[in-house]
Amino acid sequence: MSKRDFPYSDLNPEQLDGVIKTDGPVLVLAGAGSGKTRVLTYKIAYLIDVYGIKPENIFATTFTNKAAEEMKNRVEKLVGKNIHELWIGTFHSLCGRILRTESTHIGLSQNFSIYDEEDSVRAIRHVMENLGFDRSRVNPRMLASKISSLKEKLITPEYFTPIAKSGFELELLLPLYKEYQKLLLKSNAVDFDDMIMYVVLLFKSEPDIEYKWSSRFKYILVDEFQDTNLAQYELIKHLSKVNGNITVVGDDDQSIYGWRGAEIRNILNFPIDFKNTKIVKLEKNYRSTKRILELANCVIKNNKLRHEKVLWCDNEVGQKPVLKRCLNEIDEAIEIADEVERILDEGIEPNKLAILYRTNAQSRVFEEEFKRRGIPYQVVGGISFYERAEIKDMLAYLRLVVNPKDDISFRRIANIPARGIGKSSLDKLSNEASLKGLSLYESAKIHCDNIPISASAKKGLANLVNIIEEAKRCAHNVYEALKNIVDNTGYIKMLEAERIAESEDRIGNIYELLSSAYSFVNSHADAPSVERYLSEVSLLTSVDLWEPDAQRVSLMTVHSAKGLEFEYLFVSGLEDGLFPLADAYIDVEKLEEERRLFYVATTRAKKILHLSYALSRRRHGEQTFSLPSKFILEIPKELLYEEKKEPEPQSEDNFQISINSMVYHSYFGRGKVIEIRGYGKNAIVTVYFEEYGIVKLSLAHTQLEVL
DNA sequence: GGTCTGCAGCTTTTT
DNA sequence: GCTGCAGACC
Repeated sequence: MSKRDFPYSDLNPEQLDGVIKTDGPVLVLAGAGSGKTRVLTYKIAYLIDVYGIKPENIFATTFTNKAAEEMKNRVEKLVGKNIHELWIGTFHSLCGRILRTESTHIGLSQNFSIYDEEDSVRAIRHVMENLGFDRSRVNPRMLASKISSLKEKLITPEYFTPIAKSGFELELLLPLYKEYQKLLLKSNAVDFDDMIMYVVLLFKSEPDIEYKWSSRFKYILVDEFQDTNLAQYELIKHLSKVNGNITVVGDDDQSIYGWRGAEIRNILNFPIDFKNTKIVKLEKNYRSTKRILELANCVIKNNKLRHEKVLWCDNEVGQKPVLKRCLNEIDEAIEIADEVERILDEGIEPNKLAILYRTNAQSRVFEEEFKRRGIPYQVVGGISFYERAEIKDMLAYLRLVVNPKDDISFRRIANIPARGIGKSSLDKLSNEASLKGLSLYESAKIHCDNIPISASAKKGLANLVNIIEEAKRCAHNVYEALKNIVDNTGYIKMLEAERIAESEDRIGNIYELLSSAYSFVNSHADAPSVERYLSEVSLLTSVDLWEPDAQRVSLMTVHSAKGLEFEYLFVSGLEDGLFPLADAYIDVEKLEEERRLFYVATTRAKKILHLSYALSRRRHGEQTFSLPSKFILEIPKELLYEEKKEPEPQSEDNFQISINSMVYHSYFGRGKVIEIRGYGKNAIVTVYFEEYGIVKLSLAHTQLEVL
């Protein structure tokens, strides 16, 4: 393709501007549905075709692997040939690639394991035990997330040492963080945050390596820039250092990952950090009807922290969005299922529909109702396939095959299925290992005879070593290796022997994993190794497992729905305390993030939008009462078609306390009610007191005056 | 060393 | 209401 053949006419003037402004820093502020993916794909195609840039010199980040795959396919269509060496993927997968080549500089070998959140919590538990910390007093999960947010800010243990302040940080967090990092390095493993942090630290400390990579990548493109954290931002700064050609695309109104360290300021400060930034604004929406867009605009304009902009469109006016007040969460599921059936009866394909909710736990009621009626559906996210215990066990075996230093994986499966290796044997093995400076697996393999453990435990260890060594022989083919492990461990026999309701499902999952490995072998015929399989599977996102073409209705959280669109969309559970979550009332920033989340939710709809809330809902097994979401009140009445069910008259006593009530307590003073659990005298209310912060009170034992 | 039971924490979102 | 863990018991 020459400059003349490029399909310029596929783009509107602003989009085209975003594409042809190739050099130097470019910030594309792209509203929802304004075609930002289009800008990115055309830009990559333009660079390759018109500028003659080699794909291997382009580095592009997307939010999911699926998005990367789609983008690559679209680029291939545009340029009319297959492209192989394009660097496109999530931050994690791209950093993983860099890390595999540079691993020795970090003290890792190239076959390192990647730990997910569960693995890292296990590792932290183990470290806590070694350090003699009381696990019942401090929650390992909480510590894991503290460590994670330090890493997001590139704060290593060394860097943290002089700045740790509180007793908690000095006596607990810091020593734990140090030991945790040691354990990971010893296990030849990284966690998600390490993958990015290590690459950035390497670039900082080794100018040669920084130069090598940043001269390689002539063009950097970043999608969903509003959701990058500090480490990711630093990464792209380093990568663009030599050539300086960097295009970031994002929408501050869609920044919804602040809780994960995303810095909305990255998008606000970009023109300051990168001199002479060209700014392109995409404000024309191609996705939604006028009415849907107007509704979304009315809510998001209540945010203070944002670039002022108004999305507009030429699309049809469309139908009025519907707001339904339901009695409870079951009623809500029934109402939505009714409407879904009505739509499907018109001959609409199920994959044009989606139900969104704020929390994963809400999916259950919908699943039950859809199952009962035989409506085909798929749940995206939640506990994903690859997080199931039996699957993670199998993956732990595979990891050991590739990485014999992986102690966390070893501990996980040492005695699953049971082979006589209990805690005391494991402790003795661990002693022997640290004495010899070996990993658990290595010392089981080499020094099994020297360890003072029972004959049966020795036999068990020998058996385990055998299983791994045999799988190692076919490590070039993940299917063969996995099949080997499944057969030799007797894992399925173990499940069969359990004879509990879920055993059958779990056996099914093992077979599903086998077939996934089988198709991996087929689709990666050149090198279907265990190593490659693991490096892909470890970095899958929940949306990666979604099948958009399957004829099923999609159920997912609003977070998962980012970047997607559906003709018919249901946004459910729009209640104060749920969406927005109760916590959001504590500070404005959190509330604004919830509002952006609402904006993301509603702008997923192309044609039809249904909003709903329930007057009461069971949460954590208790009935709660709530008011419609604050965001619903921000929508002008005339923009909605409302259907209200009258609440069943019930003995709510004199239940005059509700969410948002201002109350007075003789000790804590003035506060605002942010959550109510249970009802009447038995209710537990959560109050945000002006002076004391959050306090939970039982109405049975406390006097609260409603102001 | 393996199995059972009771209890704690949990449900905000995810790479 | 459920899950996963720790401790007790066999």
